[in-house]
Amino acid sequence: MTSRAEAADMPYDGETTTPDRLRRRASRLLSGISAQSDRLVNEGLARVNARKWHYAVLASLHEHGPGSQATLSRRTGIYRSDMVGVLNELAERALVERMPDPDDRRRNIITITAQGRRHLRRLDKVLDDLHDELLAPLTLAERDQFVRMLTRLLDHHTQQPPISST
Amino acid sequence: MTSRAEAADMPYDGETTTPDRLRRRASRLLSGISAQSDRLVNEGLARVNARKWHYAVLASLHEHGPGSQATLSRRTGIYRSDMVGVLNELAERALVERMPDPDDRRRNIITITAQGRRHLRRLDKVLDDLHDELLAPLTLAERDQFVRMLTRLLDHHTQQPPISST
DNA sequence: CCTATTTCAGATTTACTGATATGT
DNA sequence: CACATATCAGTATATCTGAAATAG
Repeated sequence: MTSRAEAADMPYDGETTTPDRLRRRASRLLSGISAQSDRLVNEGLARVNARKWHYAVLASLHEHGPGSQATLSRRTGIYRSDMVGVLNELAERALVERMPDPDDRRRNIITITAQGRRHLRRLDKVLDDLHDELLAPLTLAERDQFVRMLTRLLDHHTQQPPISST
Repeated sequence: MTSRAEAADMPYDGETTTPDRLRRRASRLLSGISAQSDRLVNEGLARVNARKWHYAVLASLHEHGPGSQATLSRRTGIYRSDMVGVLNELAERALVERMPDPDDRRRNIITITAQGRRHLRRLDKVLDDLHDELLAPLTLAERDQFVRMLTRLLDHHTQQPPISST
């Protein structure tokens, strides 16, 4: 059936077309795996009453220190407009503290609390496990390679391409 | 500032924590790149008046032959309920034909038309270019490796994990 | 005057659910 | 009666836009 080459059904015959191109398209693979990864992470974090943005904010505060909401927004990729809600949730749980910046009274300075640090440590463990699950089919060396490739790709696409003269 | 090691701010000190863990988390990298990839593909296809589901359906019809809407749904990953709309768009443009299955009158049989095949050929070229752009930072060998890893990951996560006895 | 920050209120998109009518 | 199919209507969520209030 599949091996029959009817002119009407196989217009690509003679061309060097990869079979299974649907399944091999990097864009499709990426969105599939990204979806799986999201599910995995969301469910895993939900089990400990957290969400991925919580982790992003706490990790950013831990690694780069306190900052305004706008700063955190840039560091984590959370929309400036959605930052409010995330910080409300974190502040409710006493994981961060929000206080006005005396130097610039438009700003709030967000700091991580001791409890926030404890929580972050826990989330890091949870995420380590989830990533083990996500990357299970790859050897440790491959995971490393994989992450490096992803990093190169993302770096390449996040520095804005120059605007053409037209 | 960042180099100061205050007990309060650096509770991870002494532990072997990778710095920059936010940027290295595969889940974050994946969702970032997947987003870029989606943007790229969506915009690229929009320029030729197509959408990614169009491509998925046409490619599936070309590679695996005609099928019912439910079959196509399974082959492409499009939700059964969303299939209708996609096929309406494709049928409007005369890229596919929808006819009742005489053997099972619940079904429609969808076939690709000559024009659909021409369109598919065009979309394939467009997508090849877009993927060149997407994977630009990687060598050809690396792209191959990358796609293979993605495939293994997706395969691993799409065969449903066995249900635990609890 | 123009720009930046926080916040709110809502548009848009996409995946997904549920129900119905029809047929096997 | 249990199940599959095509279709429609609607939920749920996440990304993203726009604008107001306040301040630099």
